[in-house]
Amino acid sequence: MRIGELAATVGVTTRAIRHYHHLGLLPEPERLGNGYREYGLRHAVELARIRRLTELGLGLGEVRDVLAEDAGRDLVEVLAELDADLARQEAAIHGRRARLRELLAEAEQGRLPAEGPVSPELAALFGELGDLGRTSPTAAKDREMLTLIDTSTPPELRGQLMATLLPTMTGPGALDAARDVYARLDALADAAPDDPRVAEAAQAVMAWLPPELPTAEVEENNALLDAILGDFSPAQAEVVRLALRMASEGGAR
Amino acid sequence: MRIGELAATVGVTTRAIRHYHHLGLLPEPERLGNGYREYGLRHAVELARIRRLTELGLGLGEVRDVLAEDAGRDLVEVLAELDADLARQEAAIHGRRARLRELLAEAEQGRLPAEGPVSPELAALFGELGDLGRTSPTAAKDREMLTLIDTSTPPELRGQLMATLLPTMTGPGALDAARDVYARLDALADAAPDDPRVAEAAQAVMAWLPPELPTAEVEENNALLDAILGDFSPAQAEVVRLALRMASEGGAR
DNA sequence: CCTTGACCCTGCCGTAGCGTCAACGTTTCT
DNA sequence: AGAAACGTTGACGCTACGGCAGGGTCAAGG
Repeated sequence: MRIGELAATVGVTTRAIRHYHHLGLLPEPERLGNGYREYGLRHAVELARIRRLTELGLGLGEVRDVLAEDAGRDLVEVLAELDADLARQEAAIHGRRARLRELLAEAEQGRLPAEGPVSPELAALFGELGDLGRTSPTAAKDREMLTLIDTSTPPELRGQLMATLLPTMTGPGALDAARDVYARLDALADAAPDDPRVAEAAQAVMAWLPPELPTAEVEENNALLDAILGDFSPAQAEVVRLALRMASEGGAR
Repeated sequence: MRIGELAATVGVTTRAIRHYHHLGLLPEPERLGNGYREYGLRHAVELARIRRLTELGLGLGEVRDVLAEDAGRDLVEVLAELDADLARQEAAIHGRRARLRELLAEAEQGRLPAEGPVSPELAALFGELGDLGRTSPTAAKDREMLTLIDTSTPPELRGQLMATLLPTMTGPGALDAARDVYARLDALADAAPDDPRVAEAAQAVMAWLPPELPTAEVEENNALLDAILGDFSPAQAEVVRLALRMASEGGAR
């Protein structure tokens, strides 16, 4: 038998057969005078065995191990291990499909945030805010920052994060408070850092911040904070700096 | 922010960030005088967006497509496609796990064939044969050939194959008939091709062959047949040749 | 001043399981 | 005799990065 015939007999490609030769999974047969490989029945049988194992999901390295140890003892071990691995994969895929169905349902109702898909918790919060993000530039930026925080918070801490944020965003009158704060900051987009409205705005922002916000921690994460401040105009950055300092120095409401 | 800080903020490795730069997914930021990349808030936000998409299971190419088209319209399309793909994968894994459980149950009872795992149908047939494969070399070879045929037969044809084979292997007196045929062939291992027992054995083999066997087709598959014959001793090969010719020329029982 | 440690840079190799050329020789059909 | 269909080796491509080599940069401490 030549390689193409063997391939057709077992149902694989010639490329796969040569690959198995290369890995030492399948012994190289004799060569004819013209250099062609000449296969016998034993090669077909061994190749079929390799195929059955790979179709179960074994990697070629595991196949080699199983074939090397002449007993089937090790095979059971490998199969059990493989089953555990497949169980993990199946669970992971199942979880992702659940997430996908959520997102597709949201999209059906046009509730998909422009920032891309976010966690269900944050999506709910954004729902409360309505179209505030489409009228105020500062509000849009705040949404982006919330999205960033949301993404980098591991799922098991998300509940805690939302517990901190929700009262500020959805309590009674919260929407008006947010609108006020955003409007004050919007107004300072082109102002100088010593504008008198800066101090007033800082006061409003501080009062609006969630009381449980770990301000000290925020101030220590210099790199991220600098990036955030650098993204604001000078006067706006000054407002945020002042508000944070006041909050951490005593939180006087 | 430098690259390590950005990585820690969003929860990825620096290597991944550089990879995204290389693929053009994330724009390269300004460089400091020393060549270090200097990131801003927008980079963190974009990186977080990329992460959320990859965590859903999108490939980086799909992420690029979604980010390129500024609307979310295409995202829904991609998500639906992805869900279909994941559904296929989940089904495939589920099927393989079912196979694995079957095999592990068989192994539990020590019923795993030495030839490695085979289809449930063939495993059942082997069960009927008992330890015939461990006493007769020809029987062992026959088992190997059955395994080969089994592997290269697509699952939807397996029922048909077994319908052809089962009467021969498990009908009344079938075990004795098989034992007789195998013994005749074993006896010819070192015989000359003109041994008088060859003709007798050929007669017995022909009568034993499944009546529905497509002998013409078998004789046409020269390559495999040659390999099979080459694996027998000359006298045994002659028996098989004769039996096949008789069967195809009229099937006189 | 020098060292140490913690960063940063570019660039290349490795991963699993083959698919897909390339560039060339052999067999087989017409 | 020419073309189609086969065979040979060798090398690159794909995913989403990890890991390493071989360097440069920067702050703190002896």
